[in-house]
Parts: sequence; C-alpha cells; structure tokens
Amino acid sequence: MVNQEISRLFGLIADALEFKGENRFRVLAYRRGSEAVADLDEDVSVLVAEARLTEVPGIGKGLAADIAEYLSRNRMSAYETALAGVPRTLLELKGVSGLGPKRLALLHRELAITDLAGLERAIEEDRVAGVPGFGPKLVESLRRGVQRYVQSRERMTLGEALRLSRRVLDRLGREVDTRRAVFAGSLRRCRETCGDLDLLIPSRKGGEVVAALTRLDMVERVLAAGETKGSVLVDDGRQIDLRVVPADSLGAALCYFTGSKEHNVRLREIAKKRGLKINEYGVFRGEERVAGKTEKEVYAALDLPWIPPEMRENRGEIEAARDGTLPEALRFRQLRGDLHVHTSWSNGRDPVQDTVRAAAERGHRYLALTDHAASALHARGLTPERWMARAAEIERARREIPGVRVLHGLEVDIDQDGGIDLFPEAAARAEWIVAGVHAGFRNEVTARMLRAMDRPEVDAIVHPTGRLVDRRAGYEGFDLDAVLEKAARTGVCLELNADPDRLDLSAEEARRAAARGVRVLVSSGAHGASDLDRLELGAALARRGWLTRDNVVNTAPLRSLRRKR
DNA sequence: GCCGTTTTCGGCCCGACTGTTTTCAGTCG
Repeated sequence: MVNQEISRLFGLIADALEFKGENRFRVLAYRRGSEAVADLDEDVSVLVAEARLTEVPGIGKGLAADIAEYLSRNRMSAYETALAGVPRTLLELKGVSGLGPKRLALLHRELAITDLAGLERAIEEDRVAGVPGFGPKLVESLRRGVQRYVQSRERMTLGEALRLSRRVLDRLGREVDTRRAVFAGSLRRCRETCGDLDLLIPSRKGGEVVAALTRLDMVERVLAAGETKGSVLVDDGRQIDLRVVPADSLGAALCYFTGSKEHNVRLREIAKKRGLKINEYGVFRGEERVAGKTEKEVYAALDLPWIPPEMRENRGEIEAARDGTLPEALRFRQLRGDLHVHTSWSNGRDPVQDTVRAAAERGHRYLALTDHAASALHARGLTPERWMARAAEIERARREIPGVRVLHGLEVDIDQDGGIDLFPEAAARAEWIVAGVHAGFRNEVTARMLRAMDRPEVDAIVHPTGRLVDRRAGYEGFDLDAVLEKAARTGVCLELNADPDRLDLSAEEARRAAARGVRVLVSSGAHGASDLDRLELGAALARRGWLTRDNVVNTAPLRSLRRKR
C-alpha cells in the first residue's frame, strides 16, 4: 500500500532532519505527516486525484507536493535531500535506549559510527568513553541498551502483556496497596501489541512503592528509581514503568499515561488555547487547579465528554467528542452471550457441563457450543454419532443449569471449493452455525468464503482474515472488502474474535465493517471455561473499533438474533 | 513544514530522571 510507503519515507525524513539538527518544528511537521498518512482510510492517490490532500490535518502544501511527486515519479526529492550524507543504518540506532539525535550525531562525527555493529565494536574497544559527554555510566548504559535492542526489538502481543500485567500486580500486591493500581498506556487502550507496561498507583508514599517494585524477584535490572517514578526490566526482558501519583490527581495521571501521545498532544493544545495547562497532576489556570481527580473532570475542563481509552488514538475521536458525534461505545454488560465456544467434544479443554456452568456464573444469557465438525481431524471434529451424543449432554445441561440458554452449535470448515462439512443430523438440529477457513490459506480464500456465505445455514464467518497477531499474516490475496460487502447484503455476521493471539477482525477492520452495516459478532473463541472471560477484552476491542450496541449482534435477545432465511 | 473562533506571522506540549555538569543537556514517555 502506497500510504504505508509514504508514511515510512516521511518518518525517515523526520529522523534525518532531526539528526542534522534542523528546525525541530519542521521535524515535527514531517513526523505528524507520517502519522496522518498512515491513519488515512483512503488511498492517497484518490485524495491527490480529487485534490483533497491538503484537507487532511497535518498535510499542507509542502507535504502534498512531496506525495504528488512520489506518485508521479516514484521518488521524493525531499527524502533524497534529507537522507543525503545520513546512513540509514545510523538512524535505526535511535531505537537504542539512551541514544537520541544529538548523541548519534556526536558518535557519527567523532567515531565514524554508521550502524549497530560499529556501535557494538566501539563500545567493546572502549572508544566511546573518549567522546565528550560520554561518562562511564552512560557507556555502560549504552552497552546494555544495545544488548536489549538486539534481543527484544519485537513488542509483546496483547496476550503476553495481559499475562505479564497480572503477574506484576499479583507480586506487587503482597508488598503495597495495589487495589487502585491501573495499567495505563497501550495496554489500557487495547493496542494489539505493547512495547512496555505503564503501571499507575495512587499513593502518598511514592518512594516506598517504587522501592517495592524494584525489590520484586522478577526484576532483573532497575533503570530508574525516584520518588514518583521507577522503571525496571523484568526477567523476560520487558520493561515496566511505574508512576506514583497523589490520589486526587489520579484522573489527570490516567489521562496522561494512557495516551496515546498524539491524543494527549491534541488535548494540551486545546487546553492551551483556553488559557489552561494540562499535565499529569491536573488541569491548571495559572496556579489554580481546576480539574484532575477523575478523567471525566479533565475532559470536562476542556468542554469534552469522557472518551473511552480504547478510542484515544487521535483518529477523529477528539473532533467527534467536540461536535457531540462520539458514538456511544459498547459496554461489556451489553453483551448478552457468547456464540463461539469449544468444549472437550472437539479441541476445547472442558466438558459441556463445566463450560455451561462457567457461562451461567458470568451472567451470560445464551451460549452457543460450536465444536468443530468432522473434517477438522486435528481438532477431533464431531461425527454424526458424536454430534448426537453431545446433543444429549447439552440437553442434560439445559435441565440442570438454569439461567443460560445453551444452543446446539457447530463450527464448519470452508473446504477448498467453498463447500462446508455440514451433515444432515446437524443441519436438522443446529441452532447456530459458524464457518471458518482452516486450511488452504493460499487457495482462493475470498471466493471460497463468498460461496460459503451463500449457504442459508451459515450464521457467521469466524476469524474472517485468518491472521495471528505478529505471527501469521492471514489468507493470501484476501479481499476483505468483498466479504464486507456480501456480509452487509446477506446479514451473515462477521466475527471479532477476542482470542488475544488472533484479534480477528482487528479493531480497525471491525470499524470498517460496522461503517458498511455489517453485523459484528463479538466472541471469545474459547477453548476452555476460563477463556470465556475474554469477552470483556472483545468489548474493549469493539470500542477501539468505535462499535456501538447496534453494530454488535450479540447485544440482542436470542429471539431476534438469527437472520431471516 | 503546518496552521488560524485572538493569528497569513509567529507560534508550535510538558515534566521526571540520569549523568555529567557546577546550573543543565539529553532522552524518554
């Protein structure tokens, strides 16, 4: 996609200009331009053709000319000029903790360092210590910074981040009061990957809380430890940043540390125009503090309604909030049930009874048990005989466990020709059928899926793109737009699968789906009773995709759930 | 380089921590 390429070039221009010590606002302009292009919903070539490019906030005459030049000549002179004399491999070193443009320039000038290998050598051969401003501690910190950069260039998936956050709270909770602790940052915004964890704890004894964190046995190295702020690396190389704030500043601190950075910059700009200053301790008019105890208060001081954390990406939410058009974001409690769940009859871990009981305990009004059908051999798919046996077990669970309506469900496979492995016994009795592609990811998946959607028995397409977060890209050549169009026309639901390793549809894709009138199914994709909790994550991801109750099919009562056949 | 409900020129977000400094620059989030 040409948008991503242009965004990348603008980012590199910003890095190069910064390295050269150019006007920092010009640097900022390119950096913002890079983000603006990356966030576009449309292809830039369309905007150029319709002369709407400069309507995009952050794109003015200069950047528009750069883009037009790139589209017509496949090169960008601003990029070539900016990068002249700046090795690309040098700019990548910005990722090493402790190295910014100034120190990079100094290392380049004094030691002719141009890449990571050169930096590693210079540190080993003790040459860095000779450069003015590089004392022994800084050199040591760079040595570790390089090591860490090499080891963990990758970010954590949301799933890893959630597991680590629970581990930290569990250990830290034995030392200090963590009842009001919150993980802010990208974890609270539900980004698909997190670079590090931002932990926020209200307390008057900052030093003690920071010290308690640094003492945990999972901590491998302490990067910083002050009265209000501490940073540590834990055993698996991940970084945890802790901030301790007074309880009456918690709202302001939450805003500040939840971000995103771009969202916060916009908030501060708005504040400044109103003669207000906003920081992690509150909103101030001169010396007087006018807000800060709750997030709602902070937004109200700027005449804005509270914006859900998952939406804070500066992708139009601030304008929508200002204009009163912010959608009423989905709340977890509005989800009435889960319609994609496996039991030990196929590849789930828990029996029907335990799974149903867990759903009842969670207040689900309905639950579809969608074990795999027979062709999913690896998943011990249901044969007609085993389908009948499971049906008897479901009937017993219905009698014994009140409160939750259990549906006879099935997950069928979309085969190489777009057929589904639905057998007559299931066709006769199933109350909810989901379909997915499980093999042949390179074989005409779009056409197969469209064909499967013609089958009246199919209620939903699950994990529609087939991707795994950070591990697998999804079906080759997949045309999501074609599937969205068909889903909107036929009423077949598309799933937002909240398995943190899948997140499929993604929040952004779900937003596109909802905008086109597709009915979105938010489900856990559970393979065990405890996985049912993921539905809460699903609700958060739906908010990230700007979904409302009306966009999500499983907010409806069961009787109005299924489409007309 | 971008932008305008105080502006077409003069602004452009804020604070903590570290290390190397003798009062502050650089980096980070």
